[in-house]
Amino acid sequence: MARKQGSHSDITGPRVRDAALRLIAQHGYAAVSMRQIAAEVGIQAGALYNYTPDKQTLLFDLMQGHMAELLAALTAEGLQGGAMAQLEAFTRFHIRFHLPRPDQVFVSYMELRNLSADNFASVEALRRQYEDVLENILRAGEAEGVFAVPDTRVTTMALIAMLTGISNWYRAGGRLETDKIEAIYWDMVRRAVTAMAQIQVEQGL
Amino acid sequence: MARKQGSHSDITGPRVRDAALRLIAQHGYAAVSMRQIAAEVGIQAGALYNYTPDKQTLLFDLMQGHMAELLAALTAEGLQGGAMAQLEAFTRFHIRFHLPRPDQVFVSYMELRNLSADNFASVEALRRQYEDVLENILRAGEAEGVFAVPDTRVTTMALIAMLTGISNWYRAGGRLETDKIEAIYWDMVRRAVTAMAQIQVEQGL
DNA sequence: TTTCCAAATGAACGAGCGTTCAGTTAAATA
DNA sequence: TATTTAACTGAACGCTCGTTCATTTGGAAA
Repeated sequence: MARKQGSHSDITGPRVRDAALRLIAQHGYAAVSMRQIAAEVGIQAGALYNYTPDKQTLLFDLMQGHMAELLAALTAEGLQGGAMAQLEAFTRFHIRFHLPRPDQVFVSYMELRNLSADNFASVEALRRQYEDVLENILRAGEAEGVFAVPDTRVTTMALIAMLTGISNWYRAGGRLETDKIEAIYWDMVRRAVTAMAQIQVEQGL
Repeated sequence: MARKQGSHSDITGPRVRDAALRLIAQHGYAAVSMRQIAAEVGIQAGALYNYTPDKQTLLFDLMQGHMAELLAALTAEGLQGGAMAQLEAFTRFHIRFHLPRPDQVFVSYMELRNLSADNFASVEALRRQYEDVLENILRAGEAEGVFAVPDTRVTTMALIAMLTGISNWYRAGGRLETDKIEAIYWDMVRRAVTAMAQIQVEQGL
């Protein structure tokens, strides 16, 4: 028996990546075997090698793919307006993009150490690119006088950690809807970086 | 050859845990073998079983131990005063405790999924205990009127994620000293939760 | 209807895994 | 000094690992 009915590369390829993503998110890269992934897809382990040269590349493709999607979506967002408006757009974008992708987030933040040196460098460069967008918004806001942050880089990392941390507790269908979560986090982000004079303006003081 | 000079349970036991912690932090629980840990200590793999019944328990002891130390240290801190003072103390404590323990932090937050169901429940209970301390401070602050947070639980998770995220970029001997980091993060935490009327008071408005 | 070949199978490779245990060694005890 | 025993060795157990490859299958092209 080989090549079952309706079986094609176009179908099996994505199914391999989906199964790998789900299993790696659940158990971790090192703990998941190629045979487990194959079983999830319904094929033999050997057949996986029609879709990836090796296990390491499979992981890399998942992470690289996620970061590429993230950056493309951010670019498509086309942040406009003043720094405050851009920060709000960035914050809401980050939440909206990450909430429906818990497995990608998990894998992308937990499996970095399982990437080869070269692959790590590639993914890290993309991550840095994303962080830099936020950092540039913060710098612009300082120049405008609407933000007051003691250390732009540290604040960048703090905000991203805070936002990405949502994945630690958010469950689809839970107590809070996406809109509400966006509002809560945007409120915290805004207060954490806003210059006091700006708050006074907003409060009509 | 067996039992080398000066070799004792009191010495080897901690060395096993140290080696396991370092290796697991670096490569992940599933990717580290008992033979690697043993080699790091300078003994054979079989001798490890004088110090742990199995690999799973070794991981559990590391994580349980970390959380127990954390809670004991927090209790020793003896948070006092109003909610604002307590929040500052908690924030600074969290940073001071975690910064010198990057490996423990890494393992405790990354290897949860590799715990057995029972062990996970135990560690999770301790983590929840720690989170609840912060959550109670936030509630107290709301009662006092010094904090204004739209959702106490969400804010708790957001602040802890932000603070714990320091481990993602902090390197000992880096650009910033602990004191400076404490100050930066306390500033963000304070601004993120402080009621506006309170800010006005602080600003002398 | 025949040919072709992409997409599978399934067996095999050497290696490493967690764990056990009979035997060995040397520090502590008597 | 003789005895005891905690600490460790080294080999072995049955498995699973990632990966390779000759072979088989069946849908698509001729």
